[in-house]
Amino acid sequence: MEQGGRTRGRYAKTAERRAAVARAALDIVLEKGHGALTTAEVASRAGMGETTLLYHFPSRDHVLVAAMELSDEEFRSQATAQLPAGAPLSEDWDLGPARLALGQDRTARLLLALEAEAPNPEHPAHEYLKRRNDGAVRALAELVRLRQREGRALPGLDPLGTARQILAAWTGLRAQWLIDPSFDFPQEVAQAYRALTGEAAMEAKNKIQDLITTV
Amino acid sequence: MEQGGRTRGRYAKTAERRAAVARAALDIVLEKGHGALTTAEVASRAGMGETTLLYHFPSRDHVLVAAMELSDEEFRSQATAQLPAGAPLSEDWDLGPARLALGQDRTARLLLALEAEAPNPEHPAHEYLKRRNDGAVRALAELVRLRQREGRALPGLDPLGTARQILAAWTGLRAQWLIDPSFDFPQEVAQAYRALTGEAAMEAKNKIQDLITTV
DNA sequence: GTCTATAGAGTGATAGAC
DNA sequence: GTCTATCACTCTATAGAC
Repeated sequence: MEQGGRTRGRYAKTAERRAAVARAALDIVLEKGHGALTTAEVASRAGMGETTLLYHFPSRDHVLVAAMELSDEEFRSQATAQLPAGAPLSEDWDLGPARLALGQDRTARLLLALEAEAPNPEHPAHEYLKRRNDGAVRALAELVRLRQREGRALPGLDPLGTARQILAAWTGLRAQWLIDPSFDFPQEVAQAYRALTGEAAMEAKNKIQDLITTV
Repeated sequence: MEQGGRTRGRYAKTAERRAAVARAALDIVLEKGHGALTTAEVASRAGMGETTLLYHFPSRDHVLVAAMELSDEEFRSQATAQLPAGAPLSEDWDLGPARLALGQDRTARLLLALEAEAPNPEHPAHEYLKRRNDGAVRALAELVRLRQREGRALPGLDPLGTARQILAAWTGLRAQWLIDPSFDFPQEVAQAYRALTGEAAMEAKNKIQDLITTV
């Protein structure tokens, strides 16, 4: 991170090493879950000694964050590949990622574990998740503003607050579902999204306006 | 647990020991956070050897769950003491606990950590949090039904689903707030609650009905 | 059934030599 | 950049006393 930019190529090995570690770590997480990840196995899979790994990543938690970052990148490329290129905020946006996320409970659990440690500012997950949440909230707020312009979301809503609430419902429902999958997760997320944006109220309002203009 | 009920009083010591451990564990959590809790320190504070502790609680995680359970009990007695006795689902219910919870970030973090491990059915937090979520959802669903009867929540809502969404928004917003306290947590929770129950829509609907009857 | 002592494996993390 | 100790902590025995 800090030394990535100087004399271009001299310290290229470090970048390679870090990438190899992230790759190996994510593989282990996907195979056995983050709880079963040991620094020893990551090191051996990435072709280095354990202490060498600890030189590049000061702790096991740093390795887990690197794995999560790699997972995010892969998820993004999958998701954008699946959606029409120019329309990241299309109709399918609401449900698409929710369905996609269903198959990935290993990474979902890793994310949950990082969220649990992120309140500690010393922890490597802190800055990472701050950025991550911030980005998600920003994107969702933009979506809310779009829906407001379309007349499908209540105009009085604070886009940022609503975005926070949508993200919260999403992650909270996922946490509940991981503990007890006794309900339809994507359907419940979609429901919460509709309620939080006031979509039903706007539909009613539009109907009333239609009625009035016909009178 | 299994042998707690037979011959009444002969094995009373076990209950005492377990209570002492829970007390010591919760104290440590409140003082230094759950990450700093070691079985050795819990044992010494509870006045027993480490292996004795491990006889009553098979693992560190079991101790943490016991601490969380004790915290829940204390929270409940505080909350019910603060609210009017006969009205657990009163007006203040919405905001009261949210404000109360603000000061307790140590236990909030412990809860978050347990939620992260609870997806694993082998983990002691699994059954505990299943019960806990179930109870919270049930209570919230009852509140939603009450508000529906009062005409303050949309009658078409599924009370159980709405309850899940409210709980999700609550825990999700708390997780966001713990990472980055850049917004008003209780206010955002109240906002989400109003939106998810459709309170604004019902207020509008009642106004319209008043208008119609006056015409 | 309850409690303690001891020993050791497995893991994460640190300091210091090469 | 790499590796060799070395340490702290959790957890699993085992063996036995009250």
